[in-house]
Amino acid sequence: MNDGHDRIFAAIAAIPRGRVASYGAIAARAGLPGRARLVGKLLGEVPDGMVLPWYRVLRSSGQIAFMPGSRGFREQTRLLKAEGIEVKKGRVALSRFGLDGDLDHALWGMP
DNA sequence: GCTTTGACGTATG
DNA sequence: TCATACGCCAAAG
Repeated sequence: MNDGHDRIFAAIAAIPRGRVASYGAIAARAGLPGRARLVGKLLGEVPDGMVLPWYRVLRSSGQIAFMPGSRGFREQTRLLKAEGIEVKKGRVALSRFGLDGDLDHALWGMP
């Protein structure tokens, strides 16, 4: 087992319903600042049976990480909309659904 | 142990 | 807003 991985998974699982977070934010929350790419890598290797709100993870720009039109892209878009998150051209307005505001600590449970 | 790979991020024009 | 360039670094082979 790997602590870093577990913390990343935990950080993703901690994203509140109806909100989103960037890869970088997840990494930072997991105590691995600057390891955004590691987060993406792990999400591509999630063990079978493990359930995670992976679709709540976006790029820092709010853009969905998958190639537009791809399976993952459509799937993620669908799941986000199902939670009431607005998706325009494969992007989400982080200013409205992101965790970068003052609500961070409250929602993430951080001081 | 060296090289390639990435569901990334920031800077720049 | 879009595109391109470069930095980053753990994991996989």
